Amino acid sequence: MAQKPSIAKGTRDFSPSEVNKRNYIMDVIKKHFKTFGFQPIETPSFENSDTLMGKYGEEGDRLIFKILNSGDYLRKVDEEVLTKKDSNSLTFKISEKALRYDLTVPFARYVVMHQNEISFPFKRYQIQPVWRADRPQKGRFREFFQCDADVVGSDSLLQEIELVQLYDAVFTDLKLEGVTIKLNNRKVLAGIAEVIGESDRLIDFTVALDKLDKIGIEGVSKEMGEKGISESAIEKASPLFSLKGTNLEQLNILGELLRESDLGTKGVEELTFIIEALESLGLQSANLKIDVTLARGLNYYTGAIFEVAAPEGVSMGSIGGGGRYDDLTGIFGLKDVSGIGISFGLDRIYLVLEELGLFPETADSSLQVLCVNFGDKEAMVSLKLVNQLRKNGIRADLYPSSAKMQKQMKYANNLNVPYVVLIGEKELEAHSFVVRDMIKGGQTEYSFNDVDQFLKQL
RNA sequence: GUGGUUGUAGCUCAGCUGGUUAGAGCGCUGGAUUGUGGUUCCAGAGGUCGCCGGUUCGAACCCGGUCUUCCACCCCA
Repeated sequence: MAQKPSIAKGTRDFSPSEVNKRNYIMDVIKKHFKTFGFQPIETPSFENSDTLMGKYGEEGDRLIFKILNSGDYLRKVDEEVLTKKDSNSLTFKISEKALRYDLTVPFARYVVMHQNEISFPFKRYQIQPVWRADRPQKGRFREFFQCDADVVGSDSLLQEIELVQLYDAVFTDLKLEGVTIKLNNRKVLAGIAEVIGESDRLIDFTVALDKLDKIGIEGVSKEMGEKGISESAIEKASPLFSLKGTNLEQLNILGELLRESDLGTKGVEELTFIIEALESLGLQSANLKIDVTLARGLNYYTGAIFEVAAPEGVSMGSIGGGGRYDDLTGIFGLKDVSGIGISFGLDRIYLVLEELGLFPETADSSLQVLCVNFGDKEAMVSLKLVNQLRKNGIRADLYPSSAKMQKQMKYANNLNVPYVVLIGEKELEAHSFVVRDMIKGGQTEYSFNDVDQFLKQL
């Protein structure tokens, strides 16, 4: 009996139009990755579990897709482990591989394994799918693409500046104007925790602080209290909750607040350097905003933290994120290699561009020229033209049968083909072809000797 | 992982307190139009009402389970 097919939760099929539009975004991102000097690598879809496990926190471990061992995987497991029914300890016995959860950890592994072939600083980009066993929501999938650019082997703050410019370049090129690049620094967060005497609860503190724009000052205070942060500490931190003014004004206030913390002061200095440099260099269309409440992201960030928010009015989580991690490769045995990277959330950028109608017409058309088929003789001549166009890199095709004109035109229309070529009896005799502009509606007749003129128009 | 929500034609959705043959718009196919798409007119095709089970004389509608969608939490691109 035939059963209705379906696809797994949080996954999607992509139709031609969607793939075209996704490629458009990817091509733009890739173009700028290259112009900024990044080189491509790829890593396997799945890694050994111990490469991934424990790198993303407890929550992350739960969201990693584990791959069952091959063969009779239960046979090797001790009776004791089986009877205890403890999933955590059993997992390691029956699963030794897992799907990649992000591109950063596999990259760190790559750097350590290939350290002798790599010239540092190493700038790499990587565009591949990642998998998370999360509950899907809008803009949140279990399989999605990340587009990462990372630099390892340089602790220069120029990298931070460059990566902000890279964000700006990509989003400007995509015509997605008005994105906000939020900037923070882990050292500032650690400094605050130090100054208020809650260094031990840095993570709890930052996770709560991160929710400020969502649950408000009261909500944040309440959550901090619940996590065991003292009232006086919350009180001390409260100026943070309502920081106002320009980026540099905010940094001044922060500098005052963190005067007694060396680490915090260092963080403020770093941010100030970055902000001043970028203000003097200028950004094309993105807004740059200091946001001390920005604490998202993985536990391994040690310096700068980035997050990109869609333009105002678009309800979408962050469309990009990143940061500096001073010792990511350390966990794989390579010490003192500083790295920094950013990621573009392809799938979310797609949804935002779609919502704002920002895809160019051409992004969704895979054919540039379609020849109408009027019959065998005409088709042969059309094919000659098609071949000539194809040799010039034009995406051209001939309708395969001499169906009704209406049907062929409709086909061209549905495929968003901008130019339809007509070679019928008349044109055959005149040794010419008629080009119909499907967007403007007009028609032009060319002699077969003037194909170049038509090519120029494309 | 917790709580909630959604599913009816290819798409967007109607469908009354459970009642006989489940509808609309768009799209699709054919025709008006044997060399012209996106506008018009006419006709037609297309549905195991997500799936499995239960209650009932009778279920798209009520109940249970399951899958999926979206939302909140958690976390995050």
